[in-house]
Amino acid sequence: MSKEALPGLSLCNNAMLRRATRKIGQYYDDVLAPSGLKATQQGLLYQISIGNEPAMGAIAAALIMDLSALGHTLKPLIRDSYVETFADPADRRIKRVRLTPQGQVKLDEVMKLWRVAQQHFEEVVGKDRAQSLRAALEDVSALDFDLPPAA
Amino acid sequence: MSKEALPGLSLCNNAMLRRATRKIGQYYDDVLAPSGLKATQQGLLYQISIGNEPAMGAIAAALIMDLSALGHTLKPLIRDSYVETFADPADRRIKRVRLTPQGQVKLDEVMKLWRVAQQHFEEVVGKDRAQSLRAALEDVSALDFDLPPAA
DNA sequence: TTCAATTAGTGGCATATACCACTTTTAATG
DNA sequence: CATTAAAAGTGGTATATGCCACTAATTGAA
Repeated sequence: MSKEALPGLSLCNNAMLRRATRKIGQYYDDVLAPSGLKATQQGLLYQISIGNEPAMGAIAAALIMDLSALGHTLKPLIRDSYVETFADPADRRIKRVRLTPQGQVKLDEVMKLWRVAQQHFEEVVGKDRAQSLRAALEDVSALDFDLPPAA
Repeated sequence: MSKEALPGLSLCNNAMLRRATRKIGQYYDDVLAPSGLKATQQGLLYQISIGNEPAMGAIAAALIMDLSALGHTLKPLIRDSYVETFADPADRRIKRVRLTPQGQVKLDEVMKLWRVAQQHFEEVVGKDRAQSLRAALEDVSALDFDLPPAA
């Protein structure tokens, strides 16, 4: 009873999202840990692998991530030779990204762990609940939040 | 058609969560920007304000956040004199946290903006959809993901 | 009471992520 | 064609977060 006298943060969409991301992120990170990659890096490598030598801007857009943030996040992966970049010959403003052979090997390795994490997650959460959660997240991610006038 | 030849990341619960968090986080941050606080800081100030001079560990647990991460996150708020800490007299291992008077004023200010952000969010997403999204996030955050055996 | 756990935080290090100012290229326009 | 505007990244700075090793304080057991 002493708890919940005040609304708490469970009403804030953003706070709940962050909290869940910390929780789930720790879980996926734990399972992927043997690979030496974080879940964010696994996701980034995968995103690169399914693109056709994607431009940085394209990756950032797909991940709804700031372009400069992507640049920073890419650095450890370049340093560890999992990823390399090159200027687009047709437009030298554009920098394209691809996996190195080692990066492909590492991705294969980490995806095995990802499948374990993913499957166990769906066992615990339930396949349907996980599915509808992802759908809801996809939906809100696609929405257009214009700045409210009163702000 | 060229798209979606491969599953993409829309199947990964963690990736979708992160992506949505970036998107929504940017929106809330934008609306709260006039206060000079990020949405994470607003959430933290609020969490402190509804507690009874909560211990750091209690805050970290409520936010499902690493204790040391909380310590780091608290630093700018202490530096700006919105928050202060003191040792629990009964157990000097425990450090308690409270808002300063300025912190209370700043919280009142940022909560006005938060209400604007929250309301507009619910207009765009729909009150019911937002509600069920938060409930789903609450649910997964409460689950216990033991490390899967194959990992 | 003494000494081995356990608990609560800290500090260092690394990644994640954003914003801003700036540079380089390209595109657009008169 | 010269100038201006727009597009794509980079680097710096700051917050967000996590892990690990370490310290201090308390608890528990011999």
